[in-house]
Amino acid sequence: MKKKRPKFLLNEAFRKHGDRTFLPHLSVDCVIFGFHEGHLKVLLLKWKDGPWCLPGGFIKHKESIDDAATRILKERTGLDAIFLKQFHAFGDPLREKGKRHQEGWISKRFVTIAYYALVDYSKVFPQPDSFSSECTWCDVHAVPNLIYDHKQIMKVALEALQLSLNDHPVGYNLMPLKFTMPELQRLYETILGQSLDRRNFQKRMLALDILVKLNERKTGGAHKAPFLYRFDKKKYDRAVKRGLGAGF
Amino acid sequence: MKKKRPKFLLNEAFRKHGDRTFLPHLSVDCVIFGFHEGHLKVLLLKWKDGPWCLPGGFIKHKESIDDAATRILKERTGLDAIFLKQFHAFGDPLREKGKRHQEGWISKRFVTIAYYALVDYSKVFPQPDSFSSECTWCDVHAVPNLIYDHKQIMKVALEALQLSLNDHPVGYNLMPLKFTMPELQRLYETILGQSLDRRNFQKRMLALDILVKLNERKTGGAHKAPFLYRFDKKKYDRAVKRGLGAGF
DNA sequence: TTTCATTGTGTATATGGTACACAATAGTAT
DNA sequence: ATACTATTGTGTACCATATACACAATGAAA
Repeated sequence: MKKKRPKFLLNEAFRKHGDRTFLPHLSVDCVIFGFHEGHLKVLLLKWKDGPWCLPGGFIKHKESIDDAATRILKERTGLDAIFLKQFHAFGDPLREKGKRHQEGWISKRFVTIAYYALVDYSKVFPQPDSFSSECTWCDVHAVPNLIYDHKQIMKVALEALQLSLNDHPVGYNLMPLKFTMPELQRLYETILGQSLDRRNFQKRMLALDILVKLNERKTGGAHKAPFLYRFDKKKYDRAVKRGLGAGF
Repeated sequence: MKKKRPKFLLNEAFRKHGDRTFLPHLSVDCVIFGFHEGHLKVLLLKWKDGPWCLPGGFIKHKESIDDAATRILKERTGLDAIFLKQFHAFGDPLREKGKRHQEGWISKRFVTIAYYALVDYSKVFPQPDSFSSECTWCDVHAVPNLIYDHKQIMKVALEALQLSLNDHPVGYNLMPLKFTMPELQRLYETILGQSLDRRNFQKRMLALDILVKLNERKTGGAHKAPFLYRFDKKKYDRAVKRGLGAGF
């Protein structure tokens, strides 16, 4: 189950000579979004005896930055083939204010290329990396102080995600296979930070023609049992590609 | 008028030891859009005895990437305080296929952070850099082969610009102070690559409430003299900030 | 003076978004 | 068992916006 990590990640040589493996001055950070019990979550790491931060890593000398992000995401979550989108590069020379004094390449200034990911919460088993003692989900609206500019990165990621709702359907990567309309609505509401009209939301989603209504209802709740839906993957993918075509 | 460039840019030492000044493995490329005689243009450089490319440069050790982009833009166009937006980082390890064999830091792999800029064509006086023999405008739809992945970068820039039309007004940075409605429409049409209905376009633009209709007409054309408009800068800026609020 | 391409303008229609109310139901409390 | 309560399912009237479309006026050129 658990793969042994390469030694250099664990010892002093990494801090001093990581640039034999990785590009200097460049890092990748991931804002990994999940959705659970009606709340939007992000995956955070806690450094040993240190602050919280976003999961991140470095780019190997012969690796593309997209591949680096995919690799980092897989290491933390065990998932591959999930939705991953580069949204901004952060390159203020003072962004790592308060960086601990260290030696070698790692002590230098880093420009970070940030991605956000949308994953199915229930399929993720958070794995701390070798610098970290914890890796856990945290409610988007109750994030502790993060190291450096990571809170800013999170904020920009959320704004990018919000904007993307107008161009692309969202949900396939965040919801379980079957879900109810209220659950999907809750997802949109937490991403947007505002409540939406129940009936209009449903009309709008159905108009996208990417949902299939099932003949099952979700029982167990304390109230009237809502119908279950699933995404029509083919139509969903087509909608992602061509966009939702608002505006010009 | 012409400032003397630092020597290291011109001699061999730059190729070998530029990393004393600049971050290794990182570059910035700019897709500079202008608009002239009804055509959307990009500013291109031609290497001495070499191919065409986008204006680009490197990031100084204590400089933010935004500042680097601003500096590069100013060097090529003489303009500052113009619209500049980071839109993507390109980091495929093979993106610089066909790179000439050289020594030192410059021979290494580069990840490039790309910006697009919107500038007033008439205010720009293109300046080649020290590697280049020419710096000229080129019609977006008649771009020659470009080095590396620069054509791809341009394509992504144009797509980003197209998308941004739905969220933000465009034109203040691309049009002269006074302009006619058909001219503005032509700008939108060339960015989008499609023609728009004259009357609906006008209604839509006026509905944005960012234009001021002047009591002048543009004479000299071979036909009925169209009215001139200008942007209401305050309202324009407000619209840029809050977005055009389509969708959610 | 005629011609012609272009500009200025308004209306009817379709589409999509918003606001809103009442009956049905699945568990919970008694 | 019964009543209760929060929630779901559904449809319509209204408003805003987008689209399609036609004709008179104008300024230069022939």
